Amino acid sequence: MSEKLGTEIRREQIALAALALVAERGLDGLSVANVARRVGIVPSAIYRHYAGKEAVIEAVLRLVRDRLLDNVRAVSAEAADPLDRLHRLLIRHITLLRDHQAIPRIVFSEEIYSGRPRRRARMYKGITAYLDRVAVIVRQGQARRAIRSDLDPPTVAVMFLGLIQPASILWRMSDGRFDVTRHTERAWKVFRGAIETR
Amino acid sequence: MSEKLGTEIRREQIALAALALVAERGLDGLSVANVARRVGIVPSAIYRHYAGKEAVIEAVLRLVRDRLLDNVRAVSAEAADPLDRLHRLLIRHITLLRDHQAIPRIVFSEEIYSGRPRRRARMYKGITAYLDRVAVIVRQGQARRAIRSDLDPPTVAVMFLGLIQPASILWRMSDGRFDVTRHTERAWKVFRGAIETR
DNA sequence: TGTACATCAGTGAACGCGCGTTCACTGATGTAC
DNA sequence: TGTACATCAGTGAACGCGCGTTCACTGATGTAC
Repeated sequence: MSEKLGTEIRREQIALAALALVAERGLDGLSVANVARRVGIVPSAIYRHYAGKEAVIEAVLRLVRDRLLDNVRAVSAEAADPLDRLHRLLIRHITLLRDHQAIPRIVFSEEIYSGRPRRRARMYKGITAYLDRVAVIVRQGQARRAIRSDLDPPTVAVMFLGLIQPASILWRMSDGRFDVTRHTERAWKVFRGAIETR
Repeated sequence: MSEKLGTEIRREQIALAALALVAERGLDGLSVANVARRVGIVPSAIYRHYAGKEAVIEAVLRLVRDRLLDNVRAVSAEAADPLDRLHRLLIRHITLLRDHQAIPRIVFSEEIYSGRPRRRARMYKGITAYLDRVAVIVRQGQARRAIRSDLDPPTVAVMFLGLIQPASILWRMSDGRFDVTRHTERAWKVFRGAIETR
């Protein structure tokens, strides 16, 4: 028998193991058996702590959303200048992608969309929360006359996401050969030139 | 017994049925049994025409790649001005996404990356071929002094992809509520302003 | 400090299910005579 | 035009596999006395 631990500890262990599994092998690799093996317990023991696989996935999505939002909080604490904040957020986002492949794997995964609508709605809510905060930074920049006032903040926020996403996909597809950092730096310069006041 | 047809006809029927299934239900919905049902034959009959599921997936990837490259060919025939070509390509790309959800579903799908490396390499080759052709249009624009000469064409090509991808994901996540066309038009204006000569 | 007991995390066998694939067969189709 | 035959697309039963989930159980842990 494996060591007997409290359910709060196990719940966290299970969520982290699931996140790591998704990072390494994709949502496809996220089976109850795999999570259990990683935690060091038997598959059926998962059901002592979660109602089922769906509940484990929800826990993983919560972790992903929290990490994205933590990044926004962090850059707001680090810098006051809106353009600087965006640049820092970009760098953090890329670091997050490199360290935790789980994030793109989840955001882009089939299972999120073809599965239960509740799951998709949950993820959409997380992404829009993130975009909303980026839009807030854009508005701050407009108020300070650092960002062009004729631009639509939500559009800029989605474009900001567009600086990262294709690069992240190409990185994964190319097995790391595509240089995300170099691309993102170049793209950031073009993007910055497009949004800052002349 | 189902009607007996030549293998060239069946091969095409099977590939198209597989593409449609991916479009509707994602790569998850692509099972040998589902494809067979759609074509109107029995699962084991698929093996008369393809070596296995892997070969069917390869056929689907070929179809997707061809449709992307056809778009580039089409806009090059329609317009001479490079910026106009890019704008038309953008519109066509969005139309392709709306009509054939299979494309984003395949490009973003887990199975492509977590599965066999050969599959991933094939898709990467298709995407880079597309990006290369976009870069060629960018260079044409630079030669005509319509696009800023200090920009790196491959970077611009990836950024071009970035105009579409996040929007397409948000569209799917939001169940169609996110207005892709409106966003893309606005983003295009910002993008165009960033790359065209002042 | 020592004992009896309740709690509940972990176990392992079992389930039904859909999957990709195989294989001996069937019988419709097209060709050769 | 009619018949015999070869070809080969389609069939259906069977396989092993991993999946998520259930359930009666076991036994370690912490508490009450």
